[in-house]
Amino acid sequence: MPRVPATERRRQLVAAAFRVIAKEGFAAVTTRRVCAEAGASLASFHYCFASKQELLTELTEQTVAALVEAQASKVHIRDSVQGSLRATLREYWATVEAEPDREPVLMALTQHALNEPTLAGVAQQQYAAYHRTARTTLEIIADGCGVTWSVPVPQLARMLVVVTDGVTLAWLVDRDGAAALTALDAFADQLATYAR
Amino acid sequence: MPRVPATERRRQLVAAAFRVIAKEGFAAVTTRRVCAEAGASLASFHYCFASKQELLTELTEQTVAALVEAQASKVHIRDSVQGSLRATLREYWATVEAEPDREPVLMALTQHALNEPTLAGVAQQQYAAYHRTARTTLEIIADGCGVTWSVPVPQLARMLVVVTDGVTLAWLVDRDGAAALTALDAFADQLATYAR
DNA sequence: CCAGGACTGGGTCGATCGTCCAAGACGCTT
DNA sequence: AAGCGTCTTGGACGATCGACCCAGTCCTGG
Repeated sequence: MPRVPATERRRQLVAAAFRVIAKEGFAAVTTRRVCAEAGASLASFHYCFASKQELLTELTEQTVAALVEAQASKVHIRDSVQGSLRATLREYWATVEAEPDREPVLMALTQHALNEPTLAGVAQQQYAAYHRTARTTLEIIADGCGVTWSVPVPQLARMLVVVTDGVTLAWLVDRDGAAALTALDAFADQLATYAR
Repeated sequence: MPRVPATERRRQLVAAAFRVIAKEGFAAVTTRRVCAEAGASLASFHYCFASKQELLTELTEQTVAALVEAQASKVHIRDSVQGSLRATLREYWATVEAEPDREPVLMALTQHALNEPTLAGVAQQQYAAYHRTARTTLEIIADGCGVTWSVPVPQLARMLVVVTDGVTLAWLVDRDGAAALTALDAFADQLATYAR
């Protein structure tokens, strides 16, 4: 077993946990399974993490951060609000399909966070981040296209999150990427009618 | 311990498993925990079920069936398509809030089914049922209001499922019922523009 | 070059998991 | 009342879980 600094080990273990969830589901995340995936010994796990929970918390935060960052600065401005929304949502979908494991893993982590009192805050921060990103996106588009929104931005942001979440969830079940894109386009057109 | 027919015991155990997931999450569903919740002995579990999986499969099927039935014949016809969609979606939301445990449990079961190869079919049947219900709803409304849909009904049905799923998921995290209703109303108005 | 902190290996602990067994108690039929 | 399925009982099995410990090995700074 190669000798590795603890901070690097932590990163390896977090990445390994991600892969385990992606391949075998949340229930498969045991300390032993994660260590095997990372090519580390069981002892190194508790040398790097005080507990399994600590790993899960860090994994959740990192994955959320990665998703938020991946789509944060990906707002596309076209000559119409409708075109901008379409392009931005298509960009979102590109990031989902580019990293097809991230969303399933995030869903599993969210599901777990909802039932774990110690992680309740993490799930809410996750969705707060979603809403923040959605609000920023809407404001950038409104700015870039020289319009205002005819309904409160937070409400529109929630609708945006609802759409992306719902499309993603449906896609997780049937993996129909074409249908997902069609739906996203349609919703983009719908949301564009709120521009004034 | 009262003496009870095996079929009745099965029912009790399935109901108990539902309550356990609702209260403590999917991970808490152990044979012992379920038996304790049902007030049954551990041995009676494997007298009624060949395995834990058998219980989970039956629970999933029953819960999906209950949800589908609960909203199957709840289509409301108003004098406009917009009004009909609003009323129908509000009715949907009423069933969700009337049985606030069902959706969280279903989410957990879906999540589990996605990672369990033996249950992959169950999750897809679950969503097939959703789409069927959505299609029927759309056709009844179109009939009742004397209009047709300007986009294919299956595509509209998917959008309807996306909206209900997305709204529900967001509500699971922040439990903001008012925001959920606002979003549903807005989406109802949007979908109504597809009527012709 | 060497002392001390960083890291690993393997083993062990108690708890809990799903599953199963042998035997007893119940209640309906005859 | 006797017999026979039906159901309950308590305990036990092996496996696996998270967590921990300690002896030993590596590497680096002084």
